[in-house]
Amino acid sequence: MTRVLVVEDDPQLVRALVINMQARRYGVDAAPDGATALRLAAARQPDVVMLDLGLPDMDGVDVIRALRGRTRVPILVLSARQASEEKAAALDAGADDYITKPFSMDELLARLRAAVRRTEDVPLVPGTTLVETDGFTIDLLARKAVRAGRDVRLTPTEWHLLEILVTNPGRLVTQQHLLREVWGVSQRDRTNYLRVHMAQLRRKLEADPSHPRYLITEPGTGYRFEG
Amino acid sequence: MTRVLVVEDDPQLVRALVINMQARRYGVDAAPDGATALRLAAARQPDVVMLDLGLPDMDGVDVIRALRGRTRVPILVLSARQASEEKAAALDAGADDYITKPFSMDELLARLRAAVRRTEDVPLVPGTTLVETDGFTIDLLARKAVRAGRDVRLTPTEWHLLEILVTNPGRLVTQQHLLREVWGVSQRDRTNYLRVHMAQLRRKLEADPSHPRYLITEPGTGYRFEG
DNA sequence: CAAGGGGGTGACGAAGCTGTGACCGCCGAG
DNA sequence: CTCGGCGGTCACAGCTTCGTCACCCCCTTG
Repeated sequence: MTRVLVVEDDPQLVRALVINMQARRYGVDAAPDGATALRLAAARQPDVVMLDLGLPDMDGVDVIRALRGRTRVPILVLSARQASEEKAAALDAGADDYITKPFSMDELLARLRAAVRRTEDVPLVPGTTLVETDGFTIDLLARKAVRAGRDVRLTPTEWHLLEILVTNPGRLVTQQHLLREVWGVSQRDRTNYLRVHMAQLRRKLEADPSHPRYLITEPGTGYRFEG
Repeated sequence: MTRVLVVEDDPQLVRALVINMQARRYGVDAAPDGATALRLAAARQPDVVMLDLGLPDMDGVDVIRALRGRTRVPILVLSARQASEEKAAALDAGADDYITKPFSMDELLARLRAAVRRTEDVPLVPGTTLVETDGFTIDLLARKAVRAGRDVRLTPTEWHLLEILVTNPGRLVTQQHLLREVWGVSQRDRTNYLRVHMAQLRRKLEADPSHPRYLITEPGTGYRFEG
């Protein structure tokens, strides 16, 4: 069943959406504000987020950024604002679609189907929970890193970075991708974040941090984990 | 460079789109009707298709279906029709977005960026990810080159060049095409870029760089990868 | 309130990448 | 044969990017 998270503060509209989507066999959660939305997004792992930009507690674009910092779930924005700058800001923050109110339920559902269809095409990589190298061991499930028999403490940012690299063994991961996944930014001019935190990771995991064996730099493009 | 195929029969609108997109460094092809669009989509392998539903020769939804039969390239529909049934039909046929005329250029470009961004994360071509020769192996997905068991380090420019040649095995790729793709220039007087970087590629990949076996020069016209 | 950790910022030397021009060899035309 | 066009090779300078460090702010904790 496809799970949808509806983020909307107008209870009447929520009701209409929930009824229509449940009738089409979607599983629906609803959040009336940004804080609840972020919590529910983490807890329920929805397949799509439907987000009203006019929330009582947070700016809608900030909600998009916060979501994009953690997940790639499709985000459909609902908004009464028609200005093209608003649309561009939301889309560039990471939204997948922007629908202006009032909208027809048919159109909304069609756009929802289109968003879901896109993610279905992408087969998820079957997850191995344990990643071992000669130098260290990463347990993705337990969220634990061990090096030379000792537990290594990793900060949330470090872990997030490492997780992405390690789940794509041997593959080059672009700077852009890492920035979007970990920091939710799409700007190319923040690669210093990457440099600093990659250095930190190497210091904690590599035997010789200045000559890394597992966390490899690909100049100008990104990083790569070699298993 | 991101390649966009514009399918639109109104020459004035085509002109406006082409100017705006070229200014933002997109590579643009244009087709005035459905038949041309399908031909160009096959020939040029665009990264995005921008499709007007009101074409002189075919129904727009049929064009979407025909495209979807061959490729998963993002399709942005432009249309003067506002009816939600039209939108639902186009989206369900496989379109990724539906924009009603008149639209603002800002919004269009933002939706274009959103569509392109989605595909960047998901490297397509799941089938032909590995290119092998007697001398070396190229893994397009992992972005990795191996020769004689050793990883070969390629710079972004070298990789870009190689990728284009390797994805057109046996085919001649013109100097103009390579220059446009890698450097975004259309001048023919910059072939020295090609010479230098092709030499570099041969040095890294060929057993005997001065007598290349895989990266072949076609004097006066371009280069060719022989598999 | 102080201490400490996490994370962003800016500076700086080092390393890597890329365009440029000089030079050479090849080859066909005159 | 000479010449000119084309392509390959090389060294180098300028720029960009990288790793590292010191420093700051902010938040949490006690």
